[in-house]
Amino acid sequence: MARDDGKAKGDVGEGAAKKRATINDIARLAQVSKKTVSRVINRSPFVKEETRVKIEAIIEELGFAPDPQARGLAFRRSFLVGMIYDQPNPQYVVDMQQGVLEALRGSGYELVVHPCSRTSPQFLSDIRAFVERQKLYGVVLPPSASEDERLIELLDELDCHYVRIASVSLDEPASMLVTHDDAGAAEAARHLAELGHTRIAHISGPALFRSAHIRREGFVRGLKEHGLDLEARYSLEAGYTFESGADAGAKLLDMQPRPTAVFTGNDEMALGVFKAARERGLRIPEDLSVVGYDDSPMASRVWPNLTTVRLPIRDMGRMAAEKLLLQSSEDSRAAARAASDVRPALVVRESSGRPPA
Amino acid sequence: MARDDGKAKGDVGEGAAKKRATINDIARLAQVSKKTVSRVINRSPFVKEETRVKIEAIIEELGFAPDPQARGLAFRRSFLVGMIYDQPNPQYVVDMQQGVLEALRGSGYELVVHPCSRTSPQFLSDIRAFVERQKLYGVVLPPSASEDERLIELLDELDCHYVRIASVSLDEPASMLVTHDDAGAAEAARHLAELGHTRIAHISGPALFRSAHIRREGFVRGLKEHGLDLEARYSLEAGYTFESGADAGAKLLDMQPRPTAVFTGNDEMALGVFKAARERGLRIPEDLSVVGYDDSPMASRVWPNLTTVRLPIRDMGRMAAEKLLLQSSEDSRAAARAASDVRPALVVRESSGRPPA
DNA sequence: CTGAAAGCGCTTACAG
DNA sequence: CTGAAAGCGCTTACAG
Repeated sequence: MARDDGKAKGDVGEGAAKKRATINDIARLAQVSKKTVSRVINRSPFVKEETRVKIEAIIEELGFAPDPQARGLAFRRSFLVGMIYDQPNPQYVVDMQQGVLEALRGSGYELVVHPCSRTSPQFLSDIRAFVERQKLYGVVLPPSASEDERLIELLDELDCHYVRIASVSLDEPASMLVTHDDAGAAEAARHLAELGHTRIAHISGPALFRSAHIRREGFVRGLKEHGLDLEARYSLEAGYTFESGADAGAKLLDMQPRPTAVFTGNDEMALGVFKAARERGLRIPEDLSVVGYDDSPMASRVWPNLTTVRLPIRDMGRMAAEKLLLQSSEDSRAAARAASDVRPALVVRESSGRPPA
Repeated sequence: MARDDGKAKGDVGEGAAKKRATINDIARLAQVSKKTVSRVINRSPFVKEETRVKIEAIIEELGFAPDPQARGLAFRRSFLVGMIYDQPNPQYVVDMQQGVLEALRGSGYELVVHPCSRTSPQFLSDIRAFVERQKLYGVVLPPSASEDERLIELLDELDCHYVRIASVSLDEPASMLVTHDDAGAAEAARHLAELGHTRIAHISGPALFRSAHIRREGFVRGLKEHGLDLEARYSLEAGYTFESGADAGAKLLDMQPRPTAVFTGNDEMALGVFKAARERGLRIPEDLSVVGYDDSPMASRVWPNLTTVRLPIRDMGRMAAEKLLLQSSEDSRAAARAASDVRPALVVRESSGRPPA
C-alpha cells in the first residue's frame, strides 16, 4: 500500500527488492478490481471475454502465479495433496509418488507424504492432526491404508477428498481405483496349470491386507477353471516379507509330497521361497516353479528371473491423483467417469516351467 | 466476528459447526491480546511467566495449533520442507523420507517431495517455481542434487535453507552432511586385499555423481595401503544401473587374465556383475568375489548374499532435517554444531572370499 | 512486559 | 459482467 500513488501502470519491479507480483499488481495494470482478477484466476464464467484476455496477457507477461497460502487461507483449505501409506514396498511407494506428481504437475497442487501405521494407537489422531492442520485438499490412499474404514470415516468427517486404491471396489467409482488383483492371480494360476502342475501351493500376505485375500481367491478361481484345487495344507499365510516367505517356503518344501509350484502374494516372499529351495538343493524351475506378484525391480535382477504379475503402479498413482483433482470440478460426475480400473498382467520369465517328471 | 458479543469465556464449541479454535479464541479466554498469544506461540522471551503459563494452559486445553497457512502468509514463508532428489535408488529415497519425517514430527513442518532431473532444460526453472511459490522453509538435498552448484546458487538467491548430503564436504558444516564414501570404499579395498586378491577391478558410477569419483578414490587409497594398484584396464565407468553393471562386468570377465574381485559403486551394478558371472559359468565367490555399495534390501535377498558397504540412510535423513530446522534457531551456530558426519560400514556376507588358487 | 493498528495475498458474501 | 468492503488467522512494525 505504501506506494499506491506515483507509479503508473506498466511500471514494474524496477525498485530494489523486486518482489513477486501480486493480484493487486495485475489489477492495477489491467485497470480492473482485484476481484475481477480473482475471477479470471478461478475461471469464473462471469468475465467479459475482452477483460479476460487482457488480464490473462498481463498474468502471462509478469509470470504471475497466485500465492497458494493466501488462496488457501481465504478458501479455508490448502493446495496440498497427501499420500497416506503403510506400504512396506519402497518401490511401490516411490513409483506411486511419481505417478501422483505427474498428475499434479502444473495444477498448483503439491504432494505431502505421510507414512502411517494402522496398528499404532495414534493412527487416527495422527492423521486427523495432519489433515486438519494442513487443511489438505485430498489424499491418495494405496493399500492397505485404503482398506481402513475408520480412516475413511475420519476423512469424510474432515471433508477431505480421497481416492482409494485397492484390489477390489470398496467405494463409489468417484473415489475408487481398482486393481483387480483377483484377475492377476487367476492368470498366474492358469499359467501354472497350463504348464502341467497339479500340486500347486500358495503363500498369501497377511490377513490385514485385503489384497492377500483377493489374490488367494483369484488364484483359487484360476485353478478351478482347470479343474484344480488349492489344497488346504498347501495354502499358507505369511507377512509379505522375505523372511516370512522363506519360512513358509521351507515348510512347503519339507512336505511329502512337496508342491511342484508356488504362487506367492508378492515378489519379496517369492525370493524367500528361492532361498528355501536353494537350501534344499532344489533347482528353479526344474524342481520347483515360483511365481510372484508386483514385478518389483528385484524380479528381473535375481537368478533365475522371476515370473510375476505386474501392476502399473506409476499409472495408478497418476490416475488416482487425476481422479482426486476431478472431485472438485464443476461437473460433479467427472471423477466418477475417470478411469477406475487397472489390469494386472502376467510377466513370464525363467522361474516357472514344466513340473518335474 | 459475528458472535464476539454474548458468549463469555470458557464457552467453546457448543454451536452447530464447531470450528477449530483460533488465536482470537485463546486471547479472549486468556483475557490478553492476540499479540501476546502470538508471542507465546513463537516463544518470545518478553512474556511474563504468569501470563505465559496461563496462555499455555488454555492452548493445551483447547488443543489449539496455529494455522500454518495464516502463519505462513504473515511470515512470508511456509512451514514446508522440500526433498529435491534425482536419486535412482527407490529404497534410498523412501528411507531418507522416513528419516526426514522423523525429524519433522511434532515440529509443525511437513515434507513435500520433488524429484528432478539435473539434465532437463527446465531443471532450474522448475525448482525456482516450486521453491518460490511454496515459499519453502528449506530443502534436503541428497546426491546428486546436492552436488549441483547452480541449484545451490538458486537456493541462496531465493533465501531457502538447505542441507546438502554428499560423499565429501562441499559446504560449511551448518548446511552439510558428509557420508565419507571414500572411507567406505577404502574398507572394501582392505577387505579384498586381506582376502589375498591382487587382480582387483572397480566399476564406478556415472561421472555426474560425485560419489562415483569419491568411491573410486577411496578404493584406490585402500588398495595402496596394501601395496596394490587399480590397473587402468580394470577400472570401468558405468551408470549405477543393473544393465550397465552387467555390461561392464561382462567386459571385465572376458579379459585375460580376468580380475578375481570386483568392487562396484553400488549394489545394483554388483547384481549386474552377478549376471555376467553366471552367464560365463563363474561361481561367486569361488571364482569371483563381488563387493557392492549401499546395502540395499536386495543385497541380503540375492544368492549368494552380497558383501557391501552400508550407509545409514534413514539416520542421514533425520540428521539432515534436524540440521535444517536448527538453521533458523536463535543460536546461529546450532546448525553447524549438529552432527555432520556419517560413517559407512562394511557388511561382509557371502559374495566375497579368497581368490581362486 | 503488553496491545491497537495495519498488513500478508487472496476470496467470500453482498451490491449493483 | 464488475467492484468496494470485510474477512481468512496469523505477524510485523510501532507505541507505550
